[in-house]
Amino acid sequence: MTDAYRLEASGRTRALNGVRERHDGDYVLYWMTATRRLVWNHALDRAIEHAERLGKPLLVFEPLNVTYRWASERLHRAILDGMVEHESGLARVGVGYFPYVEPERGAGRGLLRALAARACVVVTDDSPVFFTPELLAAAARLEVCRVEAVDSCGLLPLSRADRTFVTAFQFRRFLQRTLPDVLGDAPAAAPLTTAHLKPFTGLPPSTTERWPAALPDRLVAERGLAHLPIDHSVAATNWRGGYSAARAALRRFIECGLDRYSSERNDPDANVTSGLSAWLHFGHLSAHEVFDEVTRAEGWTPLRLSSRTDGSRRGWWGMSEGAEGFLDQLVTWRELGFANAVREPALERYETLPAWARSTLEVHASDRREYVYTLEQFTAAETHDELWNAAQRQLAREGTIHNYLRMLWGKKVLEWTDHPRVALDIMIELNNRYALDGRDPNSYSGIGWILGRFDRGWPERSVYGKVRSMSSAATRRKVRVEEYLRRYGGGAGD
DNA sequence: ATCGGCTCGCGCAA
DNA sequence: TGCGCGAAGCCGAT
Repeated sequence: MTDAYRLEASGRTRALNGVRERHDGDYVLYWMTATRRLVWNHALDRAIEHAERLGKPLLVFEPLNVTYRWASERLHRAILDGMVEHESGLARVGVGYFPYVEPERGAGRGLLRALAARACVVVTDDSPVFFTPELLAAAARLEVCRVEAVDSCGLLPLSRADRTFVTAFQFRRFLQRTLPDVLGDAPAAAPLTTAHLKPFTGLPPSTTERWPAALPDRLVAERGLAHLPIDHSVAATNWRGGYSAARAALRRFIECGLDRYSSERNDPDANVTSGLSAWLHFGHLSAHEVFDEVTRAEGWTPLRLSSRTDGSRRGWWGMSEGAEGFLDQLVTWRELGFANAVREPALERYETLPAWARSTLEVHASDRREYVYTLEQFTAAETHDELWNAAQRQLAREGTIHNYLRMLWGKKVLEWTDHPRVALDIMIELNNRYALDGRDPNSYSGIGWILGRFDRGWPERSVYGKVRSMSSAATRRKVRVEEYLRRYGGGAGD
C-alpha cells in the first residue's frame, strides 16, 4: 500500500467514482459540507496530503445553500459564524477559500462542476447527516477527476459498524471490542500549521463572475440575512457557531462541568451539561478533540481501559464517574446514532421503529386521548400543561430543550396525538425546525427513543402501550422546575 | 425514601 | 433453554 492511500486502511476514505486523479489540474479541491472545521478533520488531512504529494495548491469550497428544508436565519447564522473563521484562518496559510452563500434557489447549480473541472482530485465529507447523502450522490456524478469521500464523523469509522444494533448495551459491547483498534486513528489537531502547500492564486473570472464568493463576515455584520429565501420566523439566537465558540465551551465544560456531570446533569438549574451537541452537529467541533480533552483532564491512557467487553457502562474507561458518564453520551450514544443512520438512511419513517414498539403502539392507537393537539397548537406552546409549554418555548426561543425535559416534551407529544405516526412527524418537524442540533442522527435517536427505539418494554398503559411512559407530575417531583417555569413560562420572557 | 414488579430482545453459559 | 441485563419510569407497598 502506497503512502498516498494510507488513510484508506483505516476505512475512512472511499472513492466515489472510478476516475483517476489529474496531474494537469490547478488545485486539489476540498468540498466542505458536513465537517466544517480546519482542525481534527480527516477529510482536510486527506486533501492536504493530496496537495502536498501533487505539488498543487489547495482550495476549500464551503457552500451554504438555501434549498434545504428548514433553512432559517437560525441555521444560516450558525453556519456563517463558522465560515467567517474559515475565511481568515485559510487566508493566513495560503489556502484558497471559496465561501458561497446561495442568494436564491438554484443559483448555486453548476458551481461544484465548474470548480471540479480544474481540480486534480476532489475530496468531500462522508456523512449520513441530513442531506449529505444527496451531496455525496452529486459528487459521485462528477466525471472529471477522482472524487473521494472521507469520514470524520466520530471515533469509530462509519464503515466499521457493519451490523444493526438494537440497544445501547449491545452497541457498547461492540465498541468495547472495536475502539481499542481505532483510538490511535485521530486526525491532526492543527494540520495547516505543518502543511507545505503551494499558495493558491485565485479562480478564473468566469467562475467568480457567475458565482460571486460570499463575504460571510459582511453577511453577518451588515446586510443581515433578510434578503435570503429562508424561514425568517426562526430567528438567530445568542448561540454562536464556529470553532472558537465551540472550543471555549469545551474548555469551560472540562473545567467546570465534567466532575459534576453524572450527579447534577438532570437539574435544569445546575448547568453542567456539555452543551456541545450543536457544534458537533454542524461539524464545527470534532468528537476526537472532545475525547482528547477529556483524556488529558483525566490523565488517562488506553492502558486504563477495562478488558471486560460485557457491554456494561460502569468501569469501561477507567476514568472518573463524571467522565465515564459524559463519554457514554459522546461515544456510545453519539456513535450509535451515526451507525444507525448509516444502516437506515430514512430514520423519519415510522416503519424503522422496532417491531415490538410499533405493534404495541398500534394496539393502543384507538385508546381515548385525554388531550389531542395539532402541530400548530404544539408549535405555539398552547397545551394545558405549563411545563410542556415552557419546554416548547425554550426550544423555539433558544434552539434547545433541557436534557431531562426534552424526554417529557416528546413523551407528551406521543400522548397527545391521535397516532404515533403523527407524533413522530410533529416531533421531527419541531425539532428540525427549531433545534440547533436538530437534523442529526442523534436527534432521531432521541425522538425514536420516545417511541421505543433502543428501549425495552414496560408495563402496559393506555396510549403508550408497552412503551415507557413519563408524567409531568413525576417530573415536577424529580426535577426542580420553579426557576425553569419562571424563565419560560407564559407571558414575557427573555 | 426505598423497593419490587412490570416488560422486551439479546448474548452467553450450559 | 434459562439467566442476566439494560438512558433517565410508574405505581403501590412498606
